[in-house]
Amino acid sequence: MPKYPQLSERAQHLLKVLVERYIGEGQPVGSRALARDTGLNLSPATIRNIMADLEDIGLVTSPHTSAGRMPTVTGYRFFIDTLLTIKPLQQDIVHQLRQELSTQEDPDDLLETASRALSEITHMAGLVMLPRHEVIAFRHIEFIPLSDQRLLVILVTNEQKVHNKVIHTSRHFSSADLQAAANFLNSTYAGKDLTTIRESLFNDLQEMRNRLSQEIIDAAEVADLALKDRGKRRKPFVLTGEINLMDFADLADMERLRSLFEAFHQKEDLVHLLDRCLETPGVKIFIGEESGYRALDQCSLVTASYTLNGEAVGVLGVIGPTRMAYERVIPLVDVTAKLLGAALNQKSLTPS
Amino acid sequence: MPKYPQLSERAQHLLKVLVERYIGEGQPVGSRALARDTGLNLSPATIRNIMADLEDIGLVTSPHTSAGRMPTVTGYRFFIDTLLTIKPLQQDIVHQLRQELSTQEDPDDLLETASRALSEITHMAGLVMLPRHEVIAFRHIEFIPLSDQRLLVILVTNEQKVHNKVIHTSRHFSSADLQAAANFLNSTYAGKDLTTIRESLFNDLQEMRNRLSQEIIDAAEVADLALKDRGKRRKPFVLTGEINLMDFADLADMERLRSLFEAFHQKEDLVHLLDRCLETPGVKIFIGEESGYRALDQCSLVTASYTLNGEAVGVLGVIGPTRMAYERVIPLVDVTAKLLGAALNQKSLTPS
DNA sequence: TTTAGCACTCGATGGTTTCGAGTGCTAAAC
DNA sequence: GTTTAGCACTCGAAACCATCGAGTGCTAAA
Repeated sequence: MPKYPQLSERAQHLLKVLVERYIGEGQPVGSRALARDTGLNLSPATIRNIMADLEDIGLVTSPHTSAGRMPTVTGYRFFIDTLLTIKPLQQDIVHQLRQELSTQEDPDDLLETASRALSEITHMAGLVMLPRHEVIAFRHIEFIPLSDQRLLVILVTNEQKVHNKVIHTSRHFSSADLQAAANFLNSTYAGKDLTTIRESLFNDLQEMRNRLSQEIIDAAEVADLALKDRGKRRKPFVLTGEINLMDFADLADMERLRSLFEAFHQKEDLVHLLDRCLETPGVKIFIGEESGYRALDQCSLVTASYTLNGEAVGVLGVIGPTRMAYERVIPLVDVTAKLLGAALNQKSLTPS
Repeated sequence: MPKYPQLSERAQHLLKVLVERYIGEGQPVGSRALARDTGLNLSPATIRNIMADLEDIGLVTSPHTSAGRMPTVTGYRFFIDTLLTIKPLQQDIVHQLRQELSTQEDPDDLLETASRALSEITHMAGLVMLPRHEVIAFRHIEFIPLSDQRLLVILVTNEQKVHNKVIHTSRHFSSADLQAAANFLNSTYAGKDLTTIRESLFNDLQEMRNRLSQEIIDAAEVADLALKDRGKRRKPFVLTGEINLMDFADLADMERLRSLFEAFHQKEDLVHLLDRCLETPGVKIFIGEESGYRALDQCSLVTASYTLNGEAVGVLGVIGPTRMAYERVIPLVDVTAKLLGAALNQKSLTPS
């Protein structure tokens, strides 16, 4: 939490009103308007003095001499950190959210639904990072023979996901072989971590080679093939409602918008950014350049992490113009994260 | 094939040059420029006369009195149907395409790769409709017990896809039960059509009820649950490179672009349009309003269908501004469709 | 410390002018 | 009877200009 310059009550209040009004209207707000809006009975001239101070400190700027003032990034920051009065989320929205999230069967659909809800409610872009499991535990493997030498491998892990892969084997395996191999793997390795399994498979192979039956060695080989490149990147997050961002005058130029969309597609940067939010619990906000990524310069990102079995495994959030209704977005993101966590926990595959 | 008005050789040639130039420059082309560009030794005045004729027929328009001419939709149509000289696709591009498509393991990746290739080569949007199988044949089913009452069903069909689904059962099934059920289903129904299976499951249930063992009835019930809502819509197509469309001055206004992107997201309309292309073999082109969908008014769509085992199962194509380099896009789409078909056929799961 | 007053700034708006590319038409040339 | 030169005309784009008004900073008075 950065230290803020000492500001008089009055100055703070004025800043608050200014930011609120700027967020509402989208245009620099002048001293006259401010004098009217704020309850204090002050003349425009006085306000101008205070504004000049705020500008010196760096909390507001004016686009040119004869325009009103608008918040700078630090202005927004101060506003959000210390002035913002958060509107509680409307109950019917909470209900609807809970409804939508709890009725999703498929966990992938669940994330999609969450993202879509975020974007639809805010009319901005919704973002849900897929759950990240550092330890992926093996649960069950199944081999289904396709044509000769081709094998469908089905791998169930402790994530809520099932992975299929077609692999090519060096020789033909009979159904019985495969069954035996699967049985061996399932009984030996259930619950173990995927990567350690691969390692031990390798080691075991050496010493097993002469002590054990051919089937088991085969199983090991096939499993090794199957587990290989499991690390292949999955889609890292679900992003919905990008198009909504086209409506905001703040982002209305093609250049900017294109590079924003490009950033969305490229993903890496966003993933980095989101990863940083995993550790911190609660809502985290990046305003404009704070994100450190050029493409997001005009945007703010409001995130919260969600938990699975008590551990923060993913992040979700909303991307929109810097000038957004934080007092509504923040509680929404917060609640959505909690509801998503709850829904996930309910769906989580508890050991049989 | 519509009938076109009789046009002199010269007029046709002029139209051709005009369209080519307009596609290249993007600005209405005037008589002077045309007089220079076309080989014929004609004065601007003469050209103007011819242009007036072409305008009467409806092949060109001018945005205002003192601007050059640009092709109308019918102008483009005529150009494409009878004047276009197609540039053969560069060999290295063919090679690269074949390379990329033939090295994809996963069939989903394959489609994605095709779409991406289309969009990257053309700098427009690439589009690949997923293969449509009217008859989905059952190949293999597998049940994996999760927690009590929860069951992972793995269904392999003759598509190149594997479907997983978690289902909740009314009572607990033992592993043996499940194994028996799977065996029964696999041996009884292999190769049959999914929907007919569901029907016969229902019918069989009635008469089996007292004649057969409990397991089989259970199997039928579980299978019924599993097959239920298999009709759930999958993602109908892969679309890549939409962002490229932001670069075209022709589409540069937000309103228009937004509704275009919205159409992409909504999907139904596009699917309809693409479906219409399934029957016709070869390359099919929709220019501007020809598509019948408002959002595509300023765009052209170049499509070709691809085949699997000799049957047209899907459509791919490119979406871009009406003013696109048809002579390059057409062969690209054509070849890509063929290569994708070839790659798919190679990957196709032949019966074991 | 606050405020009234005033000169000043600067974007936005709208009108006017100019420029040039291009047209249509007519009358002459081929 | 085509083709072309010539010419008047149109219309958008760009440049320029004046006006307006919202808003500022500063100074001096309350």
